[in-house]
Amino acid sequence: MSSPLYAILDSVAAPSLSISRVDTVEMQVRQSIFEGQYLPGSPLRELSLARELSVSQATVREALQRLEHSGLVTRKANLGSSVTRLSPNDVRERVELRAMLEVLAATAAAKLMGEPEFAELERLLQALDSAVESNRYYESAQADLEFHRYIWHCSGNETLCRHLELLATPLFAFISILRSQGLQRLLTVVEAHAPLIAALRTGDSFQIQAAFTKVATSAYGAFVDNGHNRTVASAYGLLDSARR
Amino acid sequence: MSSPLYAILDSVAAPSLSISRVDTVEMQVRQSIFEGQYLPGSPLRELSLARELSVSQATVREALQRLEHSGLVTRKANLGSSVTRLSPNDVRERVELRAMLEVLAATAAAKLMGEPEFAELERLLQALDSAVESNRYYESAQADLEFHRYIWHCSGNETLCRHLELLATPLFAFISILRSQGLQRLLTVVEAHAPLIAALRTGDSFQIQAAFTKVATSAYGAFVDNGHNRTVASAYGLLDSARR
DNA sequence: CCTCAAGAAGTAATCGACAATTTGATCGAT
DNA sequence: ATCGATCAAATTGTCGATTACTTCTTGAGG
Repeated sequence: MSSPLYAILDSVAAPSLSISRVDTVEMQVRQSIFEGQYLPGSPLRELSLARELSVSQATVREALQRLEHSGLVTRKANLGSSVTRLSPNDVRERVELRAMLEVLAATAAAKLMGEPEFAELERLLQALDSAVESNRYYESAQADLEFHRYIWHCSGNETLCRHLELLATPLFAFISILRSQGLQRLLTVVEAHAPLIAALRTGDSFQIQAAFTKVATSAYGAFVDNGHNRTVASAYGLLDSARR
Repeated sequence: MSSPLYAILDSVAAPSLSISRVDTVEMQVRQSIFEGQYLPGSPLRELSLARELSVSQATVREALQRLEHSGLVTRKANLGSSVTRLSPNDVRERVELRAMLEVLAATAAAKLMGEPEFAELERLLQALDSAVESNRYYESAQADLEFHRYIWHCSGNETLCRHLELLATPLFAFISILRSQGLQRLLTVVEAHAPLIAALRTGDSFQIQAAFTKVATSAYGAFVDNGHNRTVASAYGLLDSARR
């Protein structure tokens, strides 16, 4: 009926799980960005990547377009792509909006979550913990994202999920890059997430708002413009301080 | 220095205004969708479009990918693209979130707008008026979008702009399609927008919230699930009532 | 020495052809 | 007659090559 590889998985409707080359390239470049292999601002040449990854230019091109969509890559017509360099202002706007929407999602999720959902959340936190233990930037950021994603998902609001994904992905990438460059500690992440579960368990809107706003803001607090109009990250060229 | 076509426009830094074929195809397909030429759910074959528009498959492919990003087209791996068919639930989520974010943007904009900005807004409203007069669905929807876009822009928050764009585009397309099928009147649009300017002029948060929430909600009110779990549009197959 | 006009090199944009995948039809076995 | 395997047609996915654009270099003229 379907490809032999997925014969076992074929239940009623085969969801077409095939992993295309574009998928692969997208993941590889994405991972490289999170790991700080390509730093913000550095160019991503279509043909170079194509040769490097043994695929055609068209494949790379499509992968880059997807990464542009998720905010990790900036493309300019006829000029090429580069790893997105967020401006401090962009970071601030993203953090603010993300905090707002995540509070929205978390409040809705709290009303729908039961013990099994909380258990899953604890499991995800544990996964995050072990990723942090082994000091892997990419896996840590990924596990962190998974944790939040699950809460978003529990809100039952797909639109909210999509936009939180778009808002948060570059922020998580940014944090991951900072860590890869040794500009931020990885240790405090896990203990910072426990209060989120606690707040969700209470179901109290105000506590949820306080907890999520704090977490969403704190990780970036040191890098968002705090009056000095200069940040650690922009000093290292990871943020775009020139634009606009 | 540059292409002779833009010789006159070349000031100091040429902002690369070149319109690529992908741009053209994107606009053409987009317009066709807004005009109801391709109804929600109908397939968009890469090679057919390529032959039709006299470009290569790759060009069409990239245009479709962009349209997917903006929410107008739904693409499934190995299965092809089709005009997005929003579910009533998706419409509800989008309208709700859009209302919320637009209130946010409008409130911020009101603080920054002066008389020249209000004048521009009046001008855009007039443009919308004349588009409605001539009963052109695409131009009307476009002018309507431009009006709101300008307010978003005046908030000074680019992140907010981007996400409002993503949220609203499919909604505007949907309304435009309804009109093209004679399922909704075009007349009331202009007079509905005047209170928005008035509310912005007061600068009062509460009035802005009331005015914008009303406008954002009203146009879709008749089509969003109101307890009957059935809508005019889904009866005509323009909404996806089966999914999920 | 400066300005501006070709030209060269590098890169993105586009193309046409081929490979891989999915879907639906055909046909035989139970 | 129903179920299952096999094939055919349609469509997407990928490729290599060509074209167009941008930038940097070079050199002639002022």
